Amino acid sequence: MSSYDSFEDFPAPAPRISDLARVHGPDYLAGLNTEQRAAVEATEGPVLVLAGAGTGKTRVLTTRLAHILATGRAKPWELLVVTFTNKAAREMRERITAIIGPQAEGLRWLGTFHSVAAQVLRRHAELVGLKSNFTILDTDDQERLIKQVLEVENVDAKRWTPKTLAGLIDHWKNRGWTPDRLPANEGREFAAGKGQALYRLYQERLRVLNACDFGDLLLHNLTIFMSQPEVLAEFHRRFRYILVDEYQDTNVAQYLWLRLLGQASQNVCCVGDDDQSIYGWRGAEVDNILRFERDFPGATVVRLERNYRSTSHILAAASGLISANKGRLGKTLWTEQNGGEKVIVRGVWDGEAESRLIADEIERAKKGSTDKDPRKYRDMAILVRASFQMRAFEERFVLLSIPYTVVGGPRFFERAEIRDAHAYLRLIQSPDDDLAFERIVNTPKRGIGDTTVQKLLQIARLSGVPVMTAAREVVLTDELAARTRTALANFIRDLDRWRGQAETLHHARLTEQVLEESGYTDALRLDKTPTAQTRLENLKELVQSMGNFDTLQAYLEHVSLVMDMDRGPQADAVQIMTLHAAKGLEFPLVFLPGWEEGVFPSQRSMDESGEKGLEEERRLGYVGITRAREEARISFVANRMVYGRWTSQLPSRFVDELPLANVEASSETGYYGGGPGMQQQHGSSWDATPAFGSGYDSPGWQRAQARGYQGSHPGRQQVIQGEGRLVAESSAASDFKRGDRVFHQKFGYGQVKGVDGNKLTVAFEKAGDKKVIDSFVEKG
DNA sequence: CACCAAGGACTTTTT
DNA sequence: GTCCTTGGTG
Repeated sequence: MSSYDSFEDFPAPAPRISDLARVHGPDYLAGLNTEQRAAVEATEGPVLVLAGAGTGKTRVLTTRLAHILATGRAKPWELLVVTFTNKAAREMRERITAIIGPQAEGLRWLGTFHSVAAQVLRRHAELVGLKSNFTILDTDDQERLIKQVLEVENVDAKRWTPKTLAGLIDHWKNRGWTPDRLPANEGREFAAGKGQALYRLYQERLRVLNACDFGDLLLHNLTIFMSQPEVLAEFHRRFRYILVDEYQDTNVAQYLWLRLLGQASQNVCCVGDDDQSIYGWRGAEVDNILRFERDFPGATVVRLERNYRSTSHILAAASGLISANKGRLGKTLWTEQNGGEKVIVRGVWDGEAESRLIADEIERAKKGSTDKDPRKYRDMAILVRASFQMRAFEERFVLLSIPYTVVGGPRFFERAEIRDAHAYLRLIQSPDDDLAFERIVNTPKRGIGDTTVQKLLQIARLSGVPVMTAAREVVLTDELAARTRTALANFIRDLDRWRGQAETLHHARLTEQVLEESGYTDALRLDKTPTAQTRLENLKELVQSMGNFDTLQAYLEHVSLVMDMDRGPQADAVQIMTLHAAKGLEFPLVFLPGWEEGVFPSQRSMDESGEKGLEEERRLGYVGITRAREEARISFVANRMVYGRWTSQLPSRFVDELPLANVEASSETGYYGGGPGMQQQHGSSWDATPAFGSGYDSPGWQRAQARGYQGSHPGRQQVIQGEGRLVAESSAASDFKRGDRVFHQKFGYGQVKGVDGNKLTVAFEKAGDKKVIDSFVEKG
């Protein structure tokens, strides 16, 4: 009992019902629709809230919390509130604070699954053979550790890669399987049946290092809850209400965790949307949400079906697409925003044409027109299936000076230089951190090579001591060459000195000093590449961000669980991101390029997960379309460069599944598109496409054409070209004026004599007379 | 031990 | 096409 005292050690006073009622009254319920209100007020027993896209899910969650608190059903620290991402947790906390005020600080158990599980584990680490100050390894550390295990076991690490095993182990942990609970047939195919043994060895190594990986946080919780009923009972008393966001994304381990914690009170409220489950590839089980009513008998099920985000055409297009999925709980979303534009779909010639088209439309939307208000760049987003699709857009935007930001990408704390700096700090804090030692013993290069490191590792392993200890002993012998020995001794001496200073020096200052004295920053300064420049800046940013934490320990704890950092205020820029990254966001105008078989739906998804994979891809499409408030534009190409190879593409089956009543072909399609009659262009970048038109005769393209998605004008486009290379491009004939020198694919150079709508009158030097043209004009 | 060339991989992404 | 790892050579 006493070990839980500190649970109540929250900074804010407990909210008093009277205060809440006085300050907020019944106000917080105002403005909710009937269903939302039902979800908020169902405070007894299990509740499943099926919240369709844009139906006010977060609002319901936060209001429900406020309601439970305001009606005195629980104290803030008696609520368990779990989300998947730090961002979601942060947002939730902010929004609750807005309703209930500073008492929200008492919400001690609001966080991600992993951060809450880490808190639980710190209390009871000894029950699974860890100390409460265990370190949390990220995927990088994890893979290096697995690599070592493979080496020790003489497994051919080329045939059986650490990555593969890491993936397997992760999969097992997601399913709640410890080495002991692993089904006999699992891991058979890895390293001639050694999978299970390797898993066991890896867990053993983790325990010795007093470390755990992300999967362990939950898995150890499960082990504790299942083997120690009195510990579980404590948490049953603790958590009177449980709230779960994005329930459709929970994996088996998380599901078991929730069920164990919720079985006593039954006050489990899960919010989610089975149609937006897009993380199956990392262990999410849509099944969890599909069978909620069986798991929690007597559950109240509330469907939020009124969408406040999108127009009816957008909603209907998305609903039509998702209706092709089987095994849904089923919802009928509706909106009062009738009309609006239909979803525009079109087929274009290749990836270049696609980015050209979208960039042009962005420029046009930015400018506005007589019937449309100008849009801000930030109100437009391009949502792609895979990041390789982003490059075409970036190149185009750079060319046209359209501001853009790529959302996602490699994250701050995962960058090599940041991880290096952390490794120094970790090693200063705990000399036994072997993984940190290995990472930086020769970073920057100080003459301690692979051979030496391997030797140290071997000695450490043989005598069962940390590598640092082994190194200390080795420098006293003559086992190493004199030069190596000196380098290693200096390294150890430096670390000891920094460790001594750590007690008095602020950790931000210490970091600065370590980076300087280790030669790390010097090495970067000598490197004149732009990358090195960025890295130096990142390190500066790191030192700055450390100032927000009281102790080094607090800082390190933060970065291991919170792998993101608040980016500064968003500039006005077009947002480019993957469909996955777009979840939870919305934009007035959304572009959905690359709807081609194999790209989207992704071939790999279908190969690896068959029908299930295809359905998840379809949900991804649903998520994509429902991000749009006012306009959604889907496109697909005939030819696409993938990893340096030209491939001919077929329109995605999802294109066929869109309800015709809610989609239309763009009136300008022909401007960019290549119809079946398109001719091969010489002297342009098109020369490089060997796959000319091959897809056009296919049933897929014929269906697309029948739906009107293909341009009726065969292959018109306008290009500005210089030195044989594409340097810029015009979007319309109106970009030309009388007197401009132009180049035409067929007629050569000429001068513009007149502009009329989309037609130019040009006097060509070679042809010797004036021609009216509407295509293939390039500024010369 | 450091450097360079060749070979292979390469969805999605959180914690 | 690009990035990263690995293997060979100086």
